[in-house]
Amino acid sequence: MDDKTSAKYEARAEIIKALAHPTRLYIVDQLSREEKCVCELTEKIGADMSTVSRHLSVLKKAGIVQMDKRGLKVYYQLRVPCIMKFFECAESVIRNTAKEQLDMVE
Amino acid sequence: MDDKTSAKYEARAEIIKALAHPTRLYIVDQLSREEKCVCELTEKIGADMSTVSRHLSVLKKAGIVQMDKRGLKVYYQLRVPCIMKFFECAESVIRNTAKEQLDMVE
DNA sequence: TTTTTACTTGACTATTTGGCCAAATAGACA
DNA sequence: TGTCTATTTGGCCAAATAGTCAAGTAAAAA
Repeated sequence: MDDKTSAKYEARAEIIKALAHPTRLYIVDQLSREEKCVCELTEKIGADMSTVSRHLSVLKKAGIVQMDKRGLKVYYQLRVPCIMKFFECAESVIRNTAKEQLDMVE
Repeated sequence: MDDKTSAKYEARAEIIKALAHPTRLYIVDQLSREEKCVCELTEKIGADMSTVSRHLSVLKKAGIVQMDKRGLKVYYQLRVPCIMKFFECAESVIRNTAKEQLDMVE
């Protein structure tokens, strides 16, 4: 693989890596409904706020979310709506695998 | 987050994690064209065959590819065509970010 | 039957990631 | 001004991941 080609896949992997964590997937799902502040996400997730903040910075660095500070609170918004297609596809992999396993048993 | 909800995001994350590596993205891209044996992939990628085999087993475990042994060779095939949408979306994140950075400079 | 080919797996090391606590920062408000 | 509130960041440890070499397996060829 030449340098240009591998750079292409590295760039893609950076974005996918940013999504590759259950908490971050949950955050993206929440933000796909409407923007949320760190405090709201922290409460829903039930982890340390520092942990949630770290996850948000991973998503931000990848260009998936953007932030907007208003007063004391920082609101995060989804920047790329097509991200939701990832979920649908992941679901179809899960269903596919489950169906195959069922077929093997029956 | 309750157990059922977090199980849902964990299952999704497993699949996305399996894709979150440049070599594995390249493999998926190659397999989206046609099935390939480990030897062909190894040659294209230019890594140790054991490394390529490990990547393939990650993809297989996640249900993204399936294998078919014929003679001495093992052929891997993409099991879920919608995976390609991941790429398109990742590309759009990249373009989006690049455009924004340009706007800031101009 | 032995050897070769194509691949997988075990054992090991190096690196990255995730989580928590505590300290730092930045804006709002008394 | 000081202090409260929301958030980020540094330091640290544990766990997961990626890569390599060497050993193991299974089917084909000699």
